[in-house]
Amino acid sequence: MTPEIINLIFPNPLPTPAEIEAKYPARQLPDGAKVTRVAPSPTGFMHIGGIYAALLSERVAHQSGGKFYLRIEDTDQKRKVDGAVELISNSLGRYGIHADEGVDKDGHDFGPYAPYTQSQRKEIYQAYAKSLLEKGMAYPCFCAAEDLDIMRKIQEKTSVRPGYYGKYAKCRNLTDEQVLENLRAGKPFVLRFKSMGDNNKRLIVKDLIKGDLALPENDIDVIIMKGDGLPTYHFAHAVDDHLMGTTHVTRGDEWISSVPLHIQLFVALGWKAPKYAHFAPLQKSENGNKRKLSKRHDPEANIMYFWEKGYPENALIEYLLNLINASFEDWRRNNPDKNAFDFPVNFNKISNAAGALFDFVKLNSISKEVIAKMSAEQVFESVLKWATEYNTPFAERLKNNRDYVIQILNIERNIGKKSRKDLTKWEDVEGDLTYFFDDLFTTTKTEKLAILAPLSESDIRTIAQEFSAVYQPTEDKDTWFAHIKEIAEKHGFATDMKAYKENPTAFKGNVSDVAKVLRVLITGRDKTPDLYQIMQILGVDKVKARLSV
RNA sequence: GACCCUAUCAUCUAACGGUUAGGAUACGGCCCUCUCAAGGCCGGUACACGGGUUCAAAUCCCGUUAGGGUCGCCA
Repeated sequence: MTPEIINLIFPNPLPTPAEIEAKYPARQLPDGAKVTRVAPSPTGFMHIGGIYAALLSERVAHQSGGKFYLRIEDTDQKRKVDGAVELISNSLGRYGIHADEGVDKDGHDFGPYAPYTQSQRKEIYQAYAKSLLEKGMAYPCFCAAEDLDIMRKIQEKTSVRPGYYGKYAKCRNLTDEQVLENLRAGKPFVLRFKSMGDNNKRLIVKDLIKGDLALPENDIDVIIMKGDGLPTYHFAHAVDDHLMGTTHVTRGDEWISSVPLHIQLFVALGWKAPKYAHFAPLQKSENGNKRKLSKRHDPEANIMYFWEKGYPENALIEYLLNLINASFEDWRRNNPDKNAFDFPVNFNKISNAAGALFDFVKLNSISKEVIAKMSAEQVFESVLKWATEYNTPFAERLKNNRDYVIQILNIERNIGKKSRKDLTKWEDVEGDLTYFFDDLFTTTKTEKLAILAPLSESDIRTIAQEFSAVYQPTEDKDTWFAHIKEIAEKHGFATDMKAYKENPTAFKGNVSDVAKVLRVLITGRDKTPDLYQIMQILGVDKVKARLSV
């Protein structure tokens, strides 16, 4: 390329690569420190896979004493959405995934390698594109998108490998005169990388997760700079990850086939390529097949789904950690009280399988464990925070009944292994509270009698009245239960389960049927947590009122 | 179509040439028990298939099959 051509392509002054390198010197980090990044596109959609990737990268970096940063990949201006950066930043923050450098929720840069938003790095990419042009490793291409479509169709029809390479790379061999002519005519153009690769040769790439990969060399003259002057992903990846000192690139395995190209780019630019770690994306089971969790079809692909349902952030983190390294659950068993972020994530232990199915059953189980370990106060605060955003009337009720609700949440809580595990997400809480509030307690007498069938209404009334007469709110649990037993015995219910089981017809029922009468009258349900505690919290007046039928 | 990756219980996975193929979740049973949940104990279920190599294969090699991915001026 003649200087004249290059000046026509880049008429404005650009920094030289040397100037850029001087501005962004290499990092000074201890041996073994890894530098990773998460590099989402601001599309306004936060995929759960993005959290997975960020978590993995962040852990790997920080556990090695390195750096983790956030880069916004917005080179596709068409897909850019307002508020997307804020969403990304908030999402990461919510899960405790903190970047050392990058962009905050307002889009402000922080860190020595700023700007971290690709659209603001245009000059940098152009400077390197220009140097490639000067070295004869890139060239302008004037093929229109429609021409390329036609070419691709012909290639498909004739069963030729599609792409801009070899004899199909028409603009690769344009003479300087032809290029000048096109440029002077103002023809739109892109910049292509002049590939020296041979598709028949294999490149062995060491992937930290997948192991050795034998990939065909890249021989396609990919576009490195688009018509709008912004780089494509591939070129931006090479430039940014070099300048920002990324040592380990963790990304989805859909990028594997681009690795030869990327390595070529690093070589062409005279840089050392980072180490790659390609992980399989989260999958979804459908009709017996697995497929990638899809933004369009699967609500749970959107991280907001978990916010709406009220899954504790910790639960999701623990679940994802469990997918990253299955040894997490052993670690958790041995370290029940440690922060999940203390778990040592290990590249070598990442499954290299086809991709894990996102499993709600497992998530729920983990979530129950996480919530069971929290104090009633912590649960209350979390539920309140959730409700404030997703259920305002409920939030009001919580605020007005703080101590009362905490007492309720404290039933069978903090008793070690045997703690209640019936809450999987904050959304569940409201339904469990209904019978503690008179205005929400709407079970009718008919409904209660139906649950209690076949016991007669007069039997029910007798049991309720007799219990009501002896119930003392100050009594301890044993006394409380002794009352129930007395009533049971008096009316022909078994108090000894073994006796009842041996000869059920000799009794009207057993003591649990008597308790059930009280339970249903007081709560409208036949399944509740500890009735004694419920009565304690409800208070003697409410208890007796509900028992008077 | 070409190329790449992958293949162990229902699910996530352990195993790195020699194990009664282990764990967790889910499921079933029993115990405990005022119901439920929890907890305790017990249980069933897996090396995709076919060839090799080897004294020995889930593990190594080849093929088949199945699944996933890539082949854009999207990332």
